Amino acid sequence: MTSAMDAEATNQTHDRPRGRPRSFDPDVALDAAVLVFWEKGYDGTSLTDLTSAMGINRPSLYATYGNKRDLFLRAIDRYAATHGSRAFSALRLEPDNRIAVQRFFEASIDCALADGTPRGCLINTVATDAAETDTELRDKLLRMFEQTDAAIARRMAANQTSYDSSSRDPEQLAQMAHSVTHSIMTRARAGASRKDLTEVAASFMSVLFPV
Amino acid sequence: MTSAMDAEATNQTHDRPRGRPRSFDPDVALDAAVLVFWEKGYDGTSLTDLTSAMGINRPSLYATYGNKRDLFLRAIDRYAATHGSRAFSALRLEPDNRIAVQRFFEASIDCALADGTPRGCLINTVATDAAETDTELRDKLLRMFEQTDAAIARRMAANQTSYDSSSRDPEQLAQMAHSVTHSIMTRARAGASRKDLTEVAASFMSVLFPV
DNA sequence: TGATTTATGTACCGTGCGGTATAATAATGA
DNA sequence: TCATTATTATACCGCACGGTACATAAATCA
Repeated sequence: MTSAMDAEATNQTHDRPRGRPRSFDPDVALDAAVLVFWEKGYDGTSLTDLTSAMGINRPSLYATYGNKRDLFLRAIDRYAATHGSRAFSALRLEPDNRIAVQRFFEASIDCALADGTPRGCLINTVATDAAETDTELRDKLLRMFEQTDAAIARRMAANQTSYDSSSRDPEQLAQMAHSVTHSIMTRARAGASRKDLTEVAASFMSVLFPV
Repeated sequence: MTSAMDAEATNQTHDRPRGRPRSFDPDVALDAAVLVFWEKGYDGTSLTDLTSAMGINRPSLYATYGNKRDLFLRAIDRYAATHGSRAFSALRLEPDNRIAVQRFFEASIDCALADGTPRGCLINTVATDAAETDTELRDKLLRMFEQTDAAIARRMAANQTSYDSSSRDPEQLAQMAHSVTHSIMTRARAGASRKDLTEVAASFMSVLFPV
């Protein structure tokens, strides 16, 4: 209820927000919006779906996030920073490339099938579907995909010493690892079991990192 | 205009349809519906979008196909039998597994980026997205995915003589080839270029069929 | 021909859509 | 205290949604 305006309150003048304080946390409400879009898709989500899940009313939504599409774009970034980032930290934590990719796949499967969240991926499944009729969204997604390819590649290159140097180059390897998660997300959304997805990941592990 | 009721007209009694003949070809109209759903997604498509693209009015649509969802399910099957089948015939025509998979990838890329059709795939992109809120659709898609895995596996197994027997088993290989197309469809929908997709396919060719 | 059958075109149904005007509320600054 | 600022809640806007009633049109059967 009381917003975070206490803090290191000294005798600074003119530093606190002027009007009535916001009664909700924009990031918490955004997390709720993420879940709604993730489940119902962009067009399948109504403003009433959003406001009731976020616990706010329409004028607050519009004042805080803009319109429905703006909120969707913000939800995509929020998703990437929360659910999506877990797979990457799995990558970052493992020094060996083979194990790192294995963990990356496992984290992707966990994200695609986690209890309490919809199947699949807000970015690879929902936003990508909506991208056909929204050029800016498509450009945004293409940039995100390229960044993902590049981020994995950087990680692969950094540990090239410890990984089989007779193998693929880092960019190719990264693009393939990323691609495997596209199938994981697609299959998960279509109802595939954890066993199915683990099998897919294992198959690719065996060809990407042959013994 | 005149429906196909001429044919081998002998003096059979009571064989021609009774009422006013339908003024459109249900499969041709269905092809138009496929394109609309493919572009706009299930929830993004309105009945007005459909009827104007199909060149019919609403009562005709409902009488012929049922409701919007029924039409969508029919559009999925129609898509599989038309656009989707091309990739499989590429598979079927090539005796060598390596070349067959290469052609399968090429045909998938062609389908994902064909002029005059939306990007990506009605099944892997659009229907899969909508599957989260429609259990029957999800089951249908899971069955289709399993059938695709199995169909490719059969094809791989049939030519096992001519393909490197030291390699993966047919089921694994099929599941992986299918998975690669998931990424092709996802990336295509997100705006990836033909060069990008060809690169992805080539990378996987090199690990699925190492020299 | 006239009765029957099916498809077509139009016009409409109630509902929910995305988005907003307005007034009340709760904070600040002086 | 009182003007100012920003957020809240309510109630509403025009419009498009998915779906259908109904009368007309075009075929067959007898």
